[in-house]
Amino acid sequence: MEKNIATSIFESLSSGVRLDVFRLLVKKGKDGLVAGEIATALNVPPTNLSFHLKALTQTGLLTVEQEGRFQRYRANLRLMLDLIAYLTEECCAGHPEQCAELREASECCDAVLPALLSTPIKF
Amino acid sequence: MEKNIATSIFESLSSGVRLDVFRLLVKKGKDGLVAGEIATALNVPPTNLSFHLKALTQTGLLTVEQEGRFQRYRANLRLMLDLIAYLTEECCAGHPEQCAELREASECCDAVLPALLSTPIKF
DNA sequence: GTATTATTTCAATGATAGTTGTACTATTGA
DNA sequence: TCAATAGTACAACTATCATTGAAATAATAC
Repeated sequence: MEKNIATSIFESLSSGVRLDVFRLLVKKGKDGLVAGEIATALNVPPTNLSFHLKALTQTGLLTVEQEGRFQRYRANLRLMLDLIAYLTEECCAGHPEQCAELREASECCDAVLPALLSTPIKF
Repeated sequence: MEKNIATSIFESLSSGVRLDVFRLLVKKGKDGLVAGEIATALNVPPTNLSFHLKALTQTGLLTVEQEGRFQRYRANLRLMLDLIAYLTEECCAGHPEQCAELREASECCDAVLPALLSTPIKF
């Protein structure tokens, strides 16, 4: 993952409205929600919501599909996993024993995602 | 995790400098680095780096410890795991079969962190 | 075609973040 | 005590983001 993509994703989620939208769509899974349902659920004016949906879609955190006059949005969980992998690249400089100590110091945990990601995650 | 804490963390990582700092310290593990070493490694002016280190420390992503006249910074990996758990809370409304379909649609992956987190992560 | 609904685009405003230089504090060593 | 070093705090400037209302686009229903 490129750095500017990662920062865009973080910036996307640094707004309370956008964080609420993403988490709501994570809960909804493959069904997703249309824009109006999101606006109702979160009590955000449509104009403002549209602004935030655009930001989330541009970073790739959401996908959008037209359904008649509705726009259906869904969360892109794969991108989130890629982001996690990027963040933890070369964790502890490849010394697992250091990871164990760091885990103790910062209450860090063993990683168990490696098989699922192109880049292993090693806490 | 509270929403405003989560947004603060994302905002922390939405800057290229801060993202570089965090990833560098993840690599360094428990040893961490003192401020001057970070400045040298990333080629950031001390004044500017101090600004970003303060932001990262205030959100809890970094810990800081005084060593004589040096300030040693370390990454807090546990907080990152808590954040991931928060993001994926109630994923797919508790219907694993939906998660599977969403995984297919967005190239999402099976989750394997549950035992390590207070809140299960279920993609 | 006309009206209605869903959503977005645009423009204007106020608020907030990033960078830099200068000045300051604190620790070390002579 | 005095000088040197590590790092931070502050102020000023620029740039960018969030919010809102009004207008525009696009699809459906009558």
